[in-house]
Amino acid sequence: MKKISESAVRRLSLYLRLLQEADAAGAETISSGELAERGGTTSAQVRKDLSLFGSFGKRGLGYSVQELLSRIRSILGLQSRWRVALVGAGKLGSALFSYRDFEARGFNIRAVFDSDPRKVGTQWGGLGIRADEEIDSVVRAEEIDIAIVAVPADAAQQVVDRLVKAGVRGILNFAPVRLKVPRGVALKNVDVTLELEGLSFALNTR
Amino acid sequence: MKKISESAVRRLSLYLRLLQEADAAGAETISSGELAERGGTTSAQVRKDLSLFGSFGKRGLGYSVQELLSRIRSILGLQSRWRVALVGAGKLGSALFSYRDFEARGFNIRAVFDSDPRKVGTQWGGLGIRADEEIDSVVRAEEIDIAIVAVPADAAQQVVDRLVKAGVRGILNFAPVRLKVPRGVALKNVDVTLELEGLSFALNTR
DNA sequence: CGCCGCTTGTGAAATTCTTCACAAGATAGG
DNA sequence: CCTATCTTGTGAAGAATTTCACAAGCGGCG
Ligand SMILES: NC(=O)c1ccc[n+]([C@@H]2O[C@H](COP(=O)([O-])OP(=O)(O)OC[C@H]3O[C@@H](n4cnc5c(N)ncnc54)[C@H](O)[C@@H]3O)[C@@H](O)[C@H]2O)c1
Ligand SMILES: NC(=O)c1ccc[n+]([C@@H]2O[C@H](COP(=O)([O-])OP(=O)(O)OC[C@H]3O[C@@H](n4cnc5c(N)ncnc54)[C@H](O)[C@@H]3O)[C@@H](O)[C@H]2O)c1
Repeated sequence: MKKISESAVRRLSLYLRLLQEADAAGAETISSGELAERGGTTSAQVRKDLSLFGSFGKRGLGYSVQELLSRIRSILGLQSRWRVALVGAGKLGSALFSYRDFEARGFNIRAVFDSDPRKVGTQWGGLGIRADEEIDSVVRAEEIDIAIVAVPADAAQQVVDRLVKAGVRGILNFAPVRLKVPRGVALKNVDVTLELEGLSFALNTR
Repeated sequence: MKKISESAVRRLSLYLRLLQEADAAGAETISSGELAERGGTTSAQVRKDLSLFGSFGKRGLGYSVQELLSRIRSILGLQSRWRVALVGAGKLGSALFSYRDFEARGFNIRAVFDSDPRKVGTQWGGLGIRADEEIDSVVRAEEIDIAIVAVPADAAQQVVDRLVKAGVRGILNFAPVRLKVPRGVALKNVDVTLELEGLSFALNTR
């Protein structure tokens, strides 16, 4: 299969959201031009992105919102739910835990870990916070696929090593460090400071 | 001046962090190869990125950590502090507000806004939460440059319109919507769901 | 049925980004 | 002073991504 660029995947994810909005607004059908307009891109880009995976549209008509929704869900692997663990029950972790969109999008948080003995054992929305040492057993037992890492930077690599050893295959990292993971494990970073610095650069050079 | 790609700016930001780490570890000098290794890129890429802005290295030796630190800070516009406002004092907003790294990196949060009357007036670390309606006056009075938007998706555009009208020139948006801003205003989005879906795609296709 | 207006899917062109590869500067050691 | 060893800075090549542009399919209407 052709290699799919990261930016194409991001755009698919964006189209998915736009389609959900269009669906909620009652649209039956949508054109590449409309998607482009709402997504801040071009119609050619939209068609190219979709054409990487097949021909989903009808010439003259556009795309069926329902069909495209289900196609993109299937492309992104969102037909079934993913089993997710959250590591780090701090300020950011608690915001993420209570963020309902994850569940709505198919990401099911099934375990929370923290190393602070004062936090271990407390209940978070029906889920007990587990100790760090339990990562291996719980991740295996719950068959966790994806872990969200929200621990301090200097603990992140160690946490990730444990997660990987326990079989986690995808990691979303919020700590400002460049983590090492073996090939075969997918890693994404969210680095808010880096985004702010991007703004700083933009403001600085105009 | 040559156009600088967004990815180049992201890498500069990364190099900055790596340099700070190298500096803390006592390094006087660092080569493009070392930076590349730690940053997960190639030495040619590092040199190319830097060469967009000048020649900072010494052949045979590498780069002076101190000098490169200050060069990159200056390139990114981080010599002086930025005046930042946070809009949305919810779960995510409170995590962001208490995140000390921002201050350390030169982003100074000087105002917090929320529309919830129960929150307005309460103190957050010495800063009173202001009502939404005060955005215009406070942003002007405090000469805010950058706003962090952490309100629900359906309120985000309206909030941004107010911010822009009040003179904010950079926006970091956490709400899952594609915002419209006039040209001249820089906008960055942090979309956690989109990152998770990227992981889903990666896990799905291997 | 035939024409018209609209929109897709896609090669090809254009542009942007990354990697290569090497001349040349810098240092150290003899 | 000369040689060996590093490492930069950068054109040029190569790869990837985006944009262009148009043939062809589809539906509606007279
Ligand atoms: N707070 C923010 O808005 C924000 C924004 C961007 C990035 N981050 C990053 O996210 C991470 C968490 O930030 P935070 O503000 O929630 O910090 P925090 O201190 O509030 O929470 C960190 C939590 O991790 C736990 N922890 C520490 N070591 C651990 C380990 N080995 N295993 C499991 N848990 C461990 C701590 O007990 C604590 O509960 C940090 O890396 C931070 O840089 C935070
Ligand atoms: N919680 C998370 O982890 C998380 C993760 C990713 C994205 N987000 C996004 O960040 C945003 C905030 O999320 P949250 O979890 O903090 O929600 P929240 O409901 O806890 O907080 C939202 C806050 O915004 C305030 N608000 C609403 N309308 C406003 C307005 N017009 N002006 C000023 N303030 C207003 C509310 O009073 C509330 O305090 C949402 O768009 C959400 O989708 C949140």
